[in-house]
Formats: sequence, C-alpha cells, structure tokens
Amino acid sequence: MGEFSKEVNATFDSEFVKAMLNLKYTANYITTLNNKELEPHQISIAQYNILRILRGAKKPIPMKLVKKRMIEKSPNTTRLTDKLCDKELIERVRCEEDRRAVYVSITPKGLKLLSKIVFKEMPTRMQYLTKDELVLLNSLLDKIRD
Amino acid sequence: MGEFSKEVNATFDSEFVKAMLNLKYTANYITTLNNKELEPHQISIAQYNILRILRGAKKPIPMKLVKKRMIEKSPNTTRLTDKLCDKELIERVRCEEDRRAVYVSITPKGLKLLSKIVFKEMPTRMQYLTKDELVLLNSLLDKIRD
DNA sequence: TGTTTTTATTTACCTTGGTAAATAAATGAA
DNA sequence: TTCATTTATTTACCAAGGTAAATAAAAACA
Repeated sequence: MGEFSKEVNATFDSEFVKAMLNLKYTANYITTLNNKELEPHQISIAQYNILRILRGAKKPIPMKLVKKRMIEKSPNTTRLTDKLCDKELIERVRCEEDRRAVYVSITPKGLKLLSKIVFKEMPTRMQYLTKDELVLLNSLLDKIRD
Repeated sequence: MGEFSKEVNATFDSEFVKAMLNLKYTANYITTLNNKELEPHQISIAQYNILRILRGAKKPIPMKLVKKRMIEKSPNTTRLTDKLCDKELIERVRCEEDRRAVYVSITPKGLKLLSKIVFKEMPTRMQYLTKDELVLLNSLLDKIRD
C-alpha cells in the first residue's frame, strides 16, 4: 500500500513535470510560429496584440488599460508602444484632465496594416483542436493559475 | 445558415485566441513561480533542469544530449552550463575519442544542492489538477504541435 | 590522400522583457 | 495649505534567449 501510493505519486509527478515542460514548450512554439508569420509585416506578436486591442477599443484608451488587456508588465507596454509610434501605427496623447495618464489610439496606417494580416499557419493547426477541446484546454490552464 | 456558421467560427476563433493567450500567460506564470522558489538557491529553473538531467543520467553525457533533453537551442545550453560550471555544480570534459564533443556531469556539490531543493508552491497548485487532467492537458498540448 | 561536407560547440551580436528607481501629477490627511 | 501617499508612466540597468557566423574536429568521398 505504501509502495502503491508511492508509485501513484511518481506517476503524478512525472505527468506534472511533463505538463509543465509541455506548456512552456508549446507556448514558445506558438510565439515563434506567430512571429515568423508576422515577420513580413515588421511587427512582433506582442505589437500585433496591441494593435488589435486598440482596434477593438474603437477610441483612445489609457496605457493602463492596454497594459491590463495585454496582461503585460508596464515597462514592456511602454517599449512596445514606442515601437508602434515610430512606425506611425499608433498615436499617443497626454490626457488633459489627468496629466499623468497617456491615451493611445490606432492610426489609419495601423488599421490598414491590421487588415492586411491574415494568419495562414495558425488556422491549419487550429483544426487539430475542436472548439470543445479548446474550451477544455482553457479551463485546465485556468485551474493551474487558480 | 451562413450567419450561423459565421457565429460558430467567431466563437471558435475567440476560444482559440483565448487559449493561445492563456497558454503563454500560464507558461510565464509557472516560470516566474519556479524562479521565485529557486531564488534562495541562486539558480534559474533552466539551470535546475540541467542539474536534474545530469543527476538522472548518472554519468557524463554529451552537451548534445543535454540540449536535446532540454528542448533548448544550443547557444543557450552552452551559456547555462557556463554558469553551472562557474558555481562548480557541474563539470565539463572534452571527449578524447571525438574531440568535438564535450561531456558534462554533475558534481557532488551539485547533487547536494539538488537534494536541498524542495518545491513548496508547486505541489499546492498541482493539487488543483488530477492525474487524469494532467494527462488530458498533455494530450491537448501535443495536438497543437502535431 | 586531399578536399568537401557534416557535426558539435562556442562566440558575437542583438532583441526582448524583467526589476527597481525616477518622474510627475493627483489624492488625501493634518 | 502643505506634506505624505498613491497612481501612471517612463527610464536605466540587467539577464535571458534567439540567429548567424566562427571554430574545430570527424566523416564522406572523389
């Protein structure tokens, strides 16, 4: 019995370690795939996400909100928006009511770029999972993080 | 019908995008958690993995194999072993039969460190998933990568 | 045997992203 | 009002990790 529960634990442990490695490896795999597809458009997947957030917002939103929607650390949000500003894909305006805040919005050039981007690799891979499986995956991942 | 399938697709798409973000976020979350726990031991989770691989091997193994077992890019394996060598946790020996190859092994100091490391945070979180759920998670992740 | 190709590892260089401190403005309390 | 605290963002600095080229030795082959 002691021996048996040890055995069960060992299996659980190895399945857990495997899941952790698998998780990191898959996440990395997806990021690489995304970035490879975005390379011709000269933006990273993180920058692409910001553009999508701003298109979705339909109006200027504070950095604070961009950061929150990206689940990113602030310094990184600043750096990413810096790059998008340089490329004139987004615009930054200091808020007049609260001069600490900065509002960000997507430019027509940014919208045009977004409309040109179509992921080809991903939809192919996506077909390997059904919607139900995706829902399941999401619930398992949520569980890991509480 | 056209409208309905569009609806289904939209849901699938959003579930997919959610899964991708979830995956990256969870992977990052785990790495951060791991590194925080390893901080008192002055090693990163990547370095910890190398030590475990070397302990498991029970004898000196070529860099090539370490790299393969870590699913890491070569330059990174070199850098990580550099750091472990500096701390005298592992040893590197140039192979005499094939002088291109370098063999790596764990030192007594490395083994001692490994034996001291006990993850506390992880087992708690682990309890949120059953072994069956972990198996399921692994199979879903495998599917994404083919 | 001499030359080309392949293999194993490392170095150089660069980008990304993390932490902590700096800045600057708003809020709250004495 | 004035000073301490909180909030929003940025800057400075550092570590991790990726690509491509360098090195060096083995294998293949003409």
